[in-house]
Amino acid sequence: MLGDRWTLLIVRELALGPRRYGDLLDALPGMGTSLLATRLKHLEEYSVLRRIALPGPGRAAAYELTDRGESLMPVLASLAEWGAGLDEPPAEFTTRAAWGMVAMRVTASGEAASYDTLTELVVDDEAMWVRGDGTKVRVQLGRAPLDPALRMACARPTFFALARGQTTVDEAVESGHLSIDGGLADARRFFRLFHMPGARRTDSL
Amino acid sequence: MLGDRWTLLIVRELALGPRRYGDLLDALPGMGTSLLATRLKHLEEYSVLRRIALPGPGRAAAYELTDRGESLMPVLASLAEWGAGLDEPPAEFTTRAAWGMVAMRVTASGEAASYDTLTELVVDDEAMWVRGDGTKVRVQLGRAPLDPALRMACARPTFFALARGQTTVDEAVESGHLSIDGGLADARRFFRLFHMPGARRTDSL
DNA sequence: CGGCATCCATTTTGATACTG
DNA sequence: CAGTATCAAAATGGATGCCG
Repeated sequence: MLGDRWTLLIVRELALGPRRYGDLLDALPGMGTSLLATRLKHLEEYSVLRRIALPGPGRAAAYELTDRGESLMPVLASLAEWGAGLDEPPAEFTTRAAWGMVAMRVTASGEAASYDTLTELVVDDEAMWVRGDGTKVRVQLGRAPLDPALRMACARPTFFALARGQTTVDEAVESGHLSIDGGLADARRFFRLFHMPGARRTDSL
Repeated sequence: MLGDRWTLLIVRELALGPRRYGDLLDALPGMGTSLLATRLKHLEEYSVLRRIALPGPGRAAAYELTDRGESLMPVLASLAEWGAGLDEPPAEFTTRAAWGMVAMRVTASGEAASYDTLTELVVDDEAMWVRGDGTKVRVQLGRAPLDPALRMACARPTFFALARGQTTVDEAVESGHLSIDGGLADARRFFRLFHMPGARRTDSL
């Protein structure tokens, strides 16, 4: 059910909220459009995801994880944990900030649910926003729906250094790598609650 | 590194100890022999497995998980857990007892390491043996190397019913589905310490 | 023989054109 | 923009060959 090529990658993309067909195509470079249609159909048959009508004008179609699909988060978590433990950086592989965010989300402790500051994070050209509702965390791709209480922007290496705990928020701000619009304390808290698993590398920034 | 077809299936096979090339081919029906060689080479490059010379006469070659490969057990565990949670039995998929044993191993609690009874389990034509050494459990395919203190034999449905906790050892023995050579208490302990994750189905035996 | 490399007929896939 | 149709290129399964 999950072993076919692309399948878990689609699940990973949907881990940060619903996505439209075209978005998925963009997020999965190299994947053919007809193959995406096939995989989506299979995953829908298996009740891993469902088609939904996006709210707002146009009622655009999108795909969203079902509960069964959400229950795959531990799978993504264990894979993220394994990948984070590799000593050698996978140079030949690309790394997107959103993937790091997925890793942060799926391995975040329950305590992260208490992070109720609407936070927007822009890494290069990738925007994400995060907010806990007390019960669970919501992490989503795109700009924050409302005016965020905390807004951070940085480049990808800085994001990963922060996510892996190799740099502190204070250091990153001082060096000018991280710009913060909002409370510094919230920013510190964000990277304390959400962090990538098993980071071990000591690459320089 | 892991997403290519067959890759995680190879890891699963090696989860129950070293296997030789031909054994892997038999365990992976449908996989071409040249493709197996390719995958093994890649996994060796990535230090997920290594070639070893099997002890004994002939010093036959075999493949064994490295520490990095062993650290993939949580990935197998999360996948097993997910699969076990499916309501609908995957009728179109085959299920081997060894795969159930992998699920039992990877999700067993640390307490299972204290299971120091050399136990042989024969399910249809698949033999496996288990023993904890106090620190960790060893689960391996094949006949037990020494005379086991506990020997159990049953058919696949019985094994899965026991593994999922839908049947008790006592019931299975009484109904003649499970034969035990050794201590009944050990058998009960075995299925208490090792059990499949999140079993929910209530199929009849 | 077991452990692979080679070769080839199919199947799967990626890229692109196309349609509602 | 969402998805289908099409086609060439790549991956694969199976048979076969090689080699210690």
